[in-house]
Amino acid sequence: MGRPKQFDEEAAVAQAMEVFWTNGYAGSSPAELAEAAGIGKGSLYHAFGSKRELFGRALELYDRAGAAFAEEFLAAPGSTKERVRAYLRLLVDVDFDAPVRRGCLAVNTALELGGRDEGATAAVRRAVERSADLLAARIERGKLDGDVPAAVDATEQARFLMVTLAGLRVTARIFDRETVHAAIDTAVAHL
Amino acid sequence: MGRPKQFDEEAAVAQAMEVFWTNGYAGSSPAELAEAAGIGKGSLYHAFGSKRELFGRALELYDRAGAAFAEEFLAAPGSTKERVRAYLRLLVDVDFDAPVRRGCLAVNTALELGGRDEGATAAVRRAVERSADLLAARIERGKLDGDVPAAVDATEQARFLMVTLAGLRVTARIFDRETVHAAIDTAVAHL
DNA sequence: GTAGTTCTTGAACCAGAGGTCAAATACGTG
DNA sequence: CACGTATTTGACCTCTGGTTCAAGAACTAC
Repeated sequence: MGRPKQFDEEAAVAQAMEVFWTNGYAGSSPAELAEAAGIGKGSLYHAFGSKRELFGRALELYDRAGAAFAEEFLAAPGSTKERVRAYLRLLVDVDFDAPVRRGCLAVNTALELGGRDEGATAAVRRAVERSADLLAARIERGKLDGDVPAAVDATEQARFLMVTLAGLRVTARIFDRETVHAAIDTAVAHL
Repeated sequence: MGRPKQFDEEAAVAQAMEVFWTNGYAGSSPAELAEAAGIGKGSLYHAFGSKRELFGRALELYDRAGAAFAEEFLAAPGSTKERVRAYLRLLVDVDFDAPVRRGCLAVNTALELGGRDEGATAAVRRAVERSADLLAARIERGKLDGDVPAAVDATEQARFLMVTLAGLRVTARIFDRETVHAAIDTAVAHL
């Protein structure tokens, strides 16, 4: 039945994610997206319907991949404070080491589409909540490990860390690595 | 000499600032900018040269106005913690009360142009540093007032507050007022 | 009034955006 | 092999963006 798909849809979404991440939603043209995926514009529209829907898929992928990574990274050996500090540093360092500073797709999207596009807003909110939950779980574990004072409100701290993380991503776009690292140290000192 | 200007240049910049603030740099068309300023497109180009130059003027105005406001607000009576908390709350509340959530022009610009446009990046950096200096000065005063422990590093805390503020601006785009207020309380608790 | 200068304006320009479509292509089935 | 179906493609369409420009309008100096 019918001609078989000549490309992997998930791979195309992954490529699209890179483009959106680098250039933003409005800044990514169908032509670029199609070229990055190695297919024609027509195929892209046939497979995904619209640029907006493709973006939705890209956001979803970003969320899943990010959460999987965070879960694994936070579980590695070390104290809570050490792990959280390493996590924050890694995220900004990846950006500093990259050829082009693109920040975080979720943060970028929050600013570009937050409040204007209901679906995108909700998707970003879900992604942030998911990461906050992972951090909260890690802090709770820290309490069991005797790492973190029992009086600490894990959820509150986790949410605040997500706010801080967003701020770090923004700051990393305009300041240098040392400045951002210093801010991270201040942030985790409070834990 | 020649026909007199029929509009106030500074007022036009102020209107442009509003448009850029609401729609972003790329999202603001010359047509919109001209209409907001109440002049023709040609006049706009005659007076400002290009969209980019007009944006530079708008950023400059935003910086000046923001710094003037912060200076006055932080100097009002109250403890350091109270004033800083009120400052952060005011900034996000203005956004929540506005018909459309537009965040902070400096943060928006950091994300949209940071790393891509050298001039814009530097302008935002200057604006952030200026605000950080005002906060640091307020914290130093707090030390004199006996408000803030003498051991606190005012510069470090001020920089961290700016990171937090950026994060709050991002968060305010996707979460509700209560969530953001809670984050502010967590932030100032550390002071 | 004429000249010279500066400002204003809408029309016009080109490039690129987002999206559609008819034709061509590759499969399974009878 | 003919046929129905699903996919691919680049040409094509319309709309808007950022910018330029020629013409006119308002002023000063002579």
